[in-house]
Amino acid sequence: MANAQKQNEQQESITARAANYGQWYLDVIRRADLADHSSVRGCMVIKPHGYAIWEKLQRELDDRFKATGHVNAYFPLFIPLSFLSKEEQHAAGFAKECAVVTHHRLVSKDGKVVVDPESQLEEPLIVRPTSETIIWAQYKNWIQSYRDLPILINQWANVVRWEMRTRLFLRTAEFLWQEGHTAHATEEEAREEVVRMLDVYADVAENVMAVPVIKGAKTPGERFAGAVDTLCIEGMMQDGKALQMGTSHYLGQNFAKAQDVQFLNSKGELEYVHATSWGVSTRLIGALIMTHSDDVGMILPPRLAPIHVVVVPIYKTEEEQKKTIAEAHTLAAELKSAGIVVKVDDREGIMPGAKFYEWEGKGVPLRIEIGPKDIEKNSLCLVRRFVIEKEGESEQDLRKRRKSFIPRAEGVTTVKSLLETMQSELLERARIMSRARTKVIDTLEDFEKFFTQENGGFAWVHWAGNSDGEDQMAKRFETSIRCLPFPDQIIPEARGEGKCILTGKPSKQRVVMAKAY
RNA sequence: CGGGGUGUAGCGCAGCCUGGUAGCGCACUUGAUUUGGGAUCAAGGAGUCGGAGGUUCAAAUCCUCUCACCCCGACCA
Repeated sequence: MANAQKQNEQQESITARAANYGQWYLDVIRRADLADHSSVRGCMVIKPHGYAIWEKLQRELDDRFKATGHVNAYFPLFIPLSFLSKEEQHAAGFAKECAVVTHHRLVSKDGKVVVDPESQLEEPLIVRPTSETIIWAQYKNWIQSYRDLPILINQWANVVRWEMRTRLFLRTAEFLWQEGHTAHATEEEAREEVVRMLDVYADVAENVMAVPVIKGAKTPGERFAGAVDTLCIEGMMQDGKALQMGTSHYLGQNFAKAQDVQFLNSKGELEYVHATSWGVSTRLIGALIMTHSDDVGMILPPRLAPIHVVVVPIYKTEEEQKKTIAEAHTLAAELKSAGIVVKVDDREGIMPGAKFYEWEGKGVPLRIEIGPKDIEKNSLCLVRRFVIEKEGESEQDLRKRRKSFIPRAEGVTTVKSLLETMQSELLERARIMSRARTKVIDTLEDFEKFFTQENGGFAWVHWAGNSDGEDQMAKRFETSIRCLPFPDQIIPEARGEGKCILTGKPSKQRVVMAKAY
């Protein structure tokens, strides 16, 4: 009775919080034990569980980078101010959010540690907000001939952007990421690289993270500072807002010209190098949380779950305890030898229900309960973290549907195939949610209704406006053009030509508009 | 940078209006009974109330200053 009551209270409070997405989001992070606010402004502590997910994501990305011919390297954290001055446009894009190192020594004064005014640096150092500048200063020395190209390098690093407002994972002052920086002899080759890496990101988003994305190009106003073209993948979070999950830039010859990086082509002529850069960050963990989580906590796609299966022994007597725990470890060993990561939760003095909630909150995809009855019947009780919800289904039915009993002998094969099923079902589940909030819209009235009276989401609208028009839309509806989707990304009902939603001018294709993080 | 809010035990909070020397829930420790969806009872440990100054016989409470964080906005490759 008391339990049921407590549970209800908790459920209610979380559901109430769901109205305020920020609170719900923080709650999931707390339950899943992913990260903490740090005492350092805008910075985040990534806790072991959160970091374990990031490591798996890193691995998936890194494997693909290697498979497409890239290698890893590392460049300095500090950028001399003068380096940035060479690339005005690029530098201006980051000017407002740079951490600057001006001194190199501390001294004790009146019992306090203060910056030694005597130690001022002749030239301030910028803590990298991104590494184009410092990397291209180096590439200059590496490139003389077309034979030195292409350079296909990736860096795993931290960067600092002094953002006005921060949110755990989604926008922190310091964050972890990878940044690819490549140099090519021709525009064609560079542009191919940009598309190739965007495809890698989309592949990881959908097939590893189970987050559906739209691939497209940014409008000039939304482009990376200094880029000729910015491609992106955009995901839809459960509140209908868009999240930019990765970008891939064609930088043209801008950086080569700024740093004077020329090479001799096969005809013996001097040419400027064509550049690309592409990156994804710990923001992806935020995307993962916001796309899949429910009121209980995190839901992890099996491919990113640090633990695939948790085994919970259930017992009354001491004898049963011994038996079920022994059986739990036997099963765990079998699963482990099949490459499945298993955790046996044999902690004493904690009720099974408490364990269930704890591991569900952390997002573990599968649970196996082992009790005396299961041993007797020679069967296993499998409980999935999620199933695709049916309309009008009660909590109770949902819970029932998540549970299944299988013969003990089929344990390993069933778990293996179930994990694969869940991986694809999670993507399908996210697709269903995203589709439900995607709408083709032709008038400003419907557009306004979609974002005020209805829940909002992705609006496919015809667009022939300019950046002034984008500003107007942003002011009026708090929406922005997330991307100009690639032709193969356009949903069937959004194909064809039409008239711009704002100006009424003829438009060749629709763009995706949404509120965004 | 503007608006709002919060700092009290590891976490979440009450107490502040109306000043009298700190409390609740969770967590933790010990013991007993429990264990198929968040256990119960009993006993216990833990806080210089964000910091500094002021008013007062007396400050978590009132006043001044300050710091930090959170939320909303502006900003956001």
